Amino acid sequence: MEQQLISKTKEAVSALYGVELPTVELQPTRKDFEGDITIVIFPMLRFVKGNPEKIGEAIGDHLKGSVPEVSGYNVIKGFLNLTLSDEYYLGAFAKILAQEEYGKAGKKDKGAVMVEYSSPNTNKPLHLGHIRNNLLGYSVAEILKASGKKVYKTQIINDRGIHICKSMLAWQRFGRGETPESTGLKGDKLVGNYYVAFDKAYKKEIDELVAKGMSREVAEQNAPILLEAQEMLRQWEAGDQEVVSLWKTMNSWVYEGFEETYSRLGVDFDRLYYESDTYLLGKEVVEDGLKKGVFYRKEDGSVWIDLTEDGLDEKIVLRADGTAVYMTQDIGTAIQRVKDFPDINGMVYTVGNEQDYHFKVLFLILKKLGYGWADHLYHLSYGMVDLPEGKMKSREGTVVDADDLISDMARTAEEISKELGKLDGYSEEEKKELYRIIGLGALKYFILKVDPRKRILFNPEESVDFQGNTGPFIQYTYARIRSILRKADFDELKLKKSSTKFDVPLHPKERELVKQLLVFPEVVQEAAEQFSPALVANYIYDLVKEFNSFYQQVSILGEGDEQVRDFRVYLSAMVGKVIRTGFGLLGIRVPDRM
RNA sequence: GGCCGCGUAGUUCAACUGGAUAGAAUAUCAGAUUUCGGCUCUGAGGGUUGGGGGUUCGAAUCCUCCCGCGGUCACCA
Repeated sequence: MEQQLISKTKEAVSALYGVELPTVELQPTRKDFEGDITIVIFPMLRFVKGNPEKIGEAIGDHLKGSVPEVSGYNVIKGFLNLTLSDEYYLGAFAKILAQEEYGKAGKKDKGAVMVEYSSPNTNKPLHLGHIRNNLLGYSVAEILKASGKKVYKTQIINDRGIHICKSMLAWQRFGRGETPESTGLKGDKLVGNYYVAFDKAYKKEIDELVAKGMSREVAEQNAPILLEAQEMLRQWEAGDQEVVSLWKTMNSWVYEGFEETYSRLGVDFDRLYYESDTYLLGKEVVEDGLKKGVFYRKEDGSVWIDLTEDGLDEKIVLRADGTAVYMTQDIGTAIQRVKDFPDINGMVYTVGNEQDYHFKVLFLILKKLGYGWADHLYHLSYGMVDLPEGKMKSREGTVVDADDLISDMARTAEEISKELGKLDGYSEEEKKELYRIIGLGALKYFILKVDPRKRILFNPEESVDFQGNTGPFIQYTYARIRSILRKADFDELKLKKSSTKFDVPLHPKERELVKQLLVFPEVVQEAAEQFSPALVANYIYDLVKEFNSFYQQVSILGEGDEQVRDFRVYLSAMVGKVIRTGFGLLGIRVPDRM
């Protein structure tokens, strides 16, 4: 439709003024004006001399005559508002109905995209920050899929280094013999506790040394427990059997714990990468780059890259002792991934914005190394999540644990539902399941509806509200639609096979709804290009608002013409379907009834 | 200090990437309904888009200078 309008407009201008326009700007007409599609005349003034209103009139007249779907027009200032016919909307709606998976692109791109998210350390349980990370990454992966791309979901697990040795050491000292089974704790929690225990012991030792007259700085570097941890790391790197075996055991506890949290959150991965597997790979690449002259070696043996010409600094890529740094690993991991999945031609890294600089450098290095896919790397950078009580600080123990938060959300959902009497008449089991769906939906929606770059102030109470721009409100609307469909005895299969032709007078509200439905695929495409679930979330909310306003003014199942009733039921069904798909892209479940 | 990001109703967020009178929700206030000061409807107020300057038919959006908040400037990850 749009293409046709554009070419017809060009044709009109060419016929009327003898000028070829390079582009025509179309946009949906704003709510408070009459019309459906607006052509902006102003940009044409550079090519066509004259009064914008007159030009608009002339083009409008031409379009009305030559495009059957255009049923009317009006011109306000430099805006030509076109009104499309009811037949057009009814026809478009029938087409939507016939599509199996509306909103998802049928065509598939050749290449694949790898989306990395979560990527935790193995010494601490997941927290609220990881939740935002996971939700964003998962949702972006789903949106990319829907836009027609092949997607691999992955994470890099930081299982190597001094931090895990600290937990291991503390376990040996304070908890030898303890296991998740014996303590009844989730594995990640157990290991996290040892990490805290280590820190406590470490601080105590420092204080003791300081009391004996040592300076704090020296004490921090020479506390016996720290030296022991460093020794343990050396043993690990040397492949000491006992250390490696303990490392394996404790990591496996953590993985089990993480797995549980992921499954509660509803996220998953196609392929895992471990730093312990990939940290050596980057070193080869660096050696190679050294030969090519991308990097250079300093006198002490460390290897660097000079990015001052690109407006950045010099950056180290290999230590003087030849060991890998963070950057080395990331270079290696990226290359390994493309080796493993040769169809990858782009990657998305979901990592907090405190690492903006790191990724800028990483991408530039990969580009300088000459990898073609380096042009399609994207750092999905996001801001912190704050709570009303204040900032999260791991040092002060104010981190919000992911598992706790998920449980809390269900509990809040329970309290609010009870207060509102929303779920009376369900069995205990049904209720429990619903609280989970609502609580999690509230959490996810609240976080995803916000532009990733911005900081979030997360307010659990507010997010579970059944009113306003919240997950539960949308879930509730969905449940109501399902209820309407049940009462109408409507069957989803009917929708799939529908080749129904409608010929009913369109209520303005119905027009609005159909219009809204029509743009859904574009929204998905746009969200994929911008890596922004927020776009989808806000679209769904608008749709729901539109539906509610429709629902309020027109009775869907009420008396009246059977055709009209049918159309409204189909329309409601389609709205429900789009909500479900849209929420699916956000990883949010919708309940059948609530 | 250099670099990066952010700043929009009291609050939480939008604004189709330069378009029309900057929109929702929530909170507040006023009505309606009501055996609750609860729930549900209806309506209203609420904005110098942090500030100044610039670019053009047109700026929350682009350029520039200030102000504020955050991040980052490790042979940590």
